[in-house]
Amino acid sequence: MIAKAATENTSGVTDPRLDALVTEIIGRVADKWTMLVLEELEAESPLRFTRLLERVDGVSQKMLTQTLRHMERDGLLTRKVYAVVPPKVEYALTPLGRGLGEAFCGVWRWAERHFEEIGAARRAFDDGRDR
Amino acid sequence: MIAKAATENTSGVTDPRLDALVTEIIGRVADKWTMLVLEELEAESPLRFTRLLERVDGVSQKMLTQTLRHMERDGLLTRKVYAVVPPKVEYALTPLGRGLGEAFCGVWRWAERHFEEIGAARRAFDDGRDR
DNA sequence: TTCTATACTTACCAAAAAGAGAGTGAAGAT
DNA sequence: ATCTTCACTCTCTTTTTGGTAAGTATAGAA
Repeated sequence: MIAKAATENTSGVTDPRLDALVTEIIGRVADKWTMLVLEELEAESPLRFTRLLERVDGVSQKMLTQTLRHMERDGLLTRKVYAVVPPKVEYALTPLGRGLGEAFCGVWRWAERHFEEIGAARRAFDDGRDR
Repeated sequence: MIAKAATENTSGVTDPRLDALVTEIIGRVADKWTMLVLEELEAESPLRFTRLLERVDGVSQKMLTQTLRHMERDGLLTRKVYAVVPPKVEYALTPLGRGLGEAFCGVWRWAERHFEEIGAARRAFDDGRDR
């Protein structure tokens, strides 16, 4: 097994707690809005709340706030509040966040390289279903 | 921007349709059960339905069936039905599925390398919230 | 004849996630 | 005096998700 290999200790047994933790982190981090916010902040950083709202296509205020809070909590980005009126808040990636962006790059590129293949597979599957 | 770079054409503009498609594929593929099934099939392939049910911790029959169907439709795995009684069905990764597993490997390793950092960030964040 | 094994499908229900929309607060412009 | 801006927060409703449990089909064992 490729993915799991790195969690194995010398006896070849994976630690279920580490496994669960990593799975939890991946589950958290591999979500739609997190990925899209990550992408926008990789392109330009820092960005203000409203800028992100405009750029992350389809995100609601609520989901953006929630996503940003989670990412802040996980140390993926920093939130800088300026004590001005109207309020101004800037979000910027941390090195940790940038690292995640790079790791995701592999999946992104896989999807780019294979989306035609996936499309074909889907058409073939749906075709077979009908008949 | 790192991740998005590969979708840019010569004018430096990303195609929104390709973007949306890739985002959709990633959203589909980056789900908890898909990742865990991928992992089990990377470790051993082919596997029967009941084997997977036992190995993928916490998955229900319904979710496993659903996940396997989605993955089959996307061309990530093959489903081989034997005309015997009681039924026998074997699932195996396709090269496409194996490629995805490898791509995810980067994220998996990122999570492994940084889970302590994330834990520390969370504790710091939660600490600040209380006071 | 009844039981078991296998790989599902279907129906129902509860819980969780997400969307919509209104409300907030205070400085500065009109 | 009213309006606008920004970054939310809060409530209400709808949608989606996922779990549970029952049903199905059939060959061979007991």
